[in-house]
Amino acid sequence: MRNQEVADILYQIADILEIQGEIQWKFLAYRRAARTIENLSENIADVLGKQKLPGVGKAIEEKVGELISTGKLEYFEKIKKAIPPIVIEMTEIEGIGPKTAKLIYDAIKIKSIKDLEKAARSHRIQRIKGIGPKMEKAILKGLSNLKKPKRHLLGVILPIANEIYNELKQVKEVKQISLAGSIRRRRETIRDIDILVTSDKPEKVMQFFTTLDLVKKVVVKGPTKSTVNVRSDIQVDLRVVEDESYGAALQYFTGSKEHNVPLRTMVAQMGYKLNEYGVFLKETDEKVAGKTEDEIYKLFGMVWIPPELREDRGEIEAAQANSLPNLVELTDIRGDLHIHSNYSDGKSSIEDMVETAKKRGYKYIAITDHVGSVKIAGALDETTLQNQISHIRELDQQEKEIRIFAGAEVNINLDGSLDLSEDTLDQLDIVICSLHSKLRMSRKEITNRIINALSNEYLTILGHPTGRLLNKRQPSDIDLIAIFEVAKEHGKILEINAYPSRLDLNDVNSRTANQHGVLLAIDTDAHSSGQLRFMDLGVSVARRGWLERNDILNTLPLEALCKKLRIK
DNA sequence: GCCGTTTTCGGCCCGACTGTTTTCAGTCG
Ligand SMILES: Nc1nc2c(ncn2[C@H]2C[C@H](O)[C@@H](COP(=O)(O)OP(=O)(O)OP(=O)(O)O)O2)c(=O)[nH]1
Ligand SMILES: [Mg+2]
Ligand SMILES: [Mg+2]
Ligand SMILES: [Zn+2]
Repeated sequence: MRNQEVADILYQIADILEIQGEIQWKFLAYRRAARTIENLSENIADVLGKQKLPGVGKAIEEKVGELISTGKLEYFEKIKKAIPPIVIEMTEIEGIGPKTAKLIYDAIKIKSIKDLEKAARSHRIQRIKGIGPKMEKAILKGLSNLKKPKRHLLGVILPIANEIYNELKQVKEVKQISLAGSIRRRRETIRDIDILVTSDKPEKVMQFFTTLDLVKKVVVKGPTKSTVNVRSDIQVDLRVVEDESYGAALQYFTGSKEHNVPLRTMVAQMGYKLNEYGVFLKETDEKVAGKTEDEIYKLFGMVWIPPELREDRGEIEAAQANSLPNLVELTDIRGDLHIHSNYSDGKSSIEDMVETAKKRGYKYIAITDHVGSVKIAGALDETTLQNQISHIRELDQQEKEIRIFAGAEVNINLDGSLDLSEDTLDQLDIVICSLHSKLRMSRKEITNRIINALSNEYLTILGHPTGRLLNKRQPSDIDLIAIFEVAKEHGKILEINAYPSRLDLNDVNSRTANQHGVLLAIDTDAHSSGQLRFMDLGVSVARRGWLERNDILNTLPLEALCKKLRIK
């Protein structure tokens, strides 16, 4: 059983317990354990009971053990009978939580969405004690977008967020402003746009915000906090505080929640209180900090923590020990080694790519079009690739500022061999190898397939290693630890593919790869010159994976890179 | 249900906004 499947069952148990009115510590414990398991690079079956897993104690360990050995959990089968799925789904509607869902279920025993819709239309919901017409209306409206995907790609949300940010920045009552929440932490997917503003006239700012042209609906509006929906139901949260509280509010609103809770717990143990307005002495309520994030973290013996690390993954302890990594930055990147041109399915010519790369200050790029017998993405045949290689060598001769490598993205065959002749492979500088077929092989088979590929002397970089597509396709079921070990053994590079829907390896797996001594390359997989800008997203993944400049292949200067990859 | 340089039992972050409230619980951030 896969980690995500185990985690999903624990999340469902938590939801059921919450609706049943169980004390919050119990269902929160299930969520904590689920989060640990879904963020594991190792397969849960390989580490359960052998390694300390935060939030997994005796009771949950036993249940997970049963789940992975039998594929079923008696306890879960039993409790889920009490609550039909629709009751849990209902809580996805804005304003409906576990208590309301339970209230409705107890009053009228709905079993499906249809039941719920009928009850709402015939006004049987608003007659339930404790519920009124507003709730009933919210349910009717909310039912239609129940099953829609709720998280957006960072790459899609960022431009919209910046647009709103820039509009608010113009307002004269706005003093300081920052994007916050998961956007500031650069999570791979984003549920909503969180913005923090400081001002002496919060009402003015809120009035402006809630009447922006792109606002479709005002969900909540208060003097310090408002929520609106824009465009196709993207939620935007605005928080307004006084200038004196900017640091505290930014710390709060950047999160994550999982970071804030243990931080506040620690602060409380030291005799203080931390909220979005500042740090206060518990005894006297005297304010002692809050203007900047830096002074808050310092006050409690920490160095400032980069937002990308604020996920409760050991950053608080590391900040106390002053052992946070010196994170890689976009400006450290010297080149891009995975690029498609109009020889295959790319939109831009090699020449255009070179020009844009030079503007970005790169010292090298590799053109890596698809090649091979599997006819995907306008794959080149070998003869065309040969022509392309000559073309690239010619261009490279003329270029002084930038080195252009000849490369290809080669399919990994079912047995792990490469779908290109040795003769041609031998002429390439950069060989990206990736899976493009049969991504659903068994864990054992696909792991061996990749290990075989990694053992091939011609492979330079393993491209988008897990094959996941955000909101579309689960990662392949791979023993990543085994992959990392083999990559390390053969000195192979693993990719952080920066394409917005891939971001593969992801943050936690990049971190684990690095801990196993594997070098990573951040590649955009650009299909047009404009897409070279995706590098920013890849760097964010690396930063969230605690990676430093030296952990990334393409921060190397040209000469060092050539030496490392034995390119003449 | 989990966890421990105060603890093996007693805590577990802290605050804003709304609807249906007659004094605040529920939901959300
Ligand atoms: N202290 C504290 N802070 C919270 C809590 N819930 C949310 N926050 C803070 C931290 C979050 O990063 C921030 C924004 O909340 P969001 O619900 O928008 O979450 P976030 O942006 O982190 O992720 P998402 O929107 O799901 O992509 O508010 C909470 O329960 N306690
Ligand atoms: Mg958010
Ligand atoms: Mg939010
Ligand atoms: Zn590609």
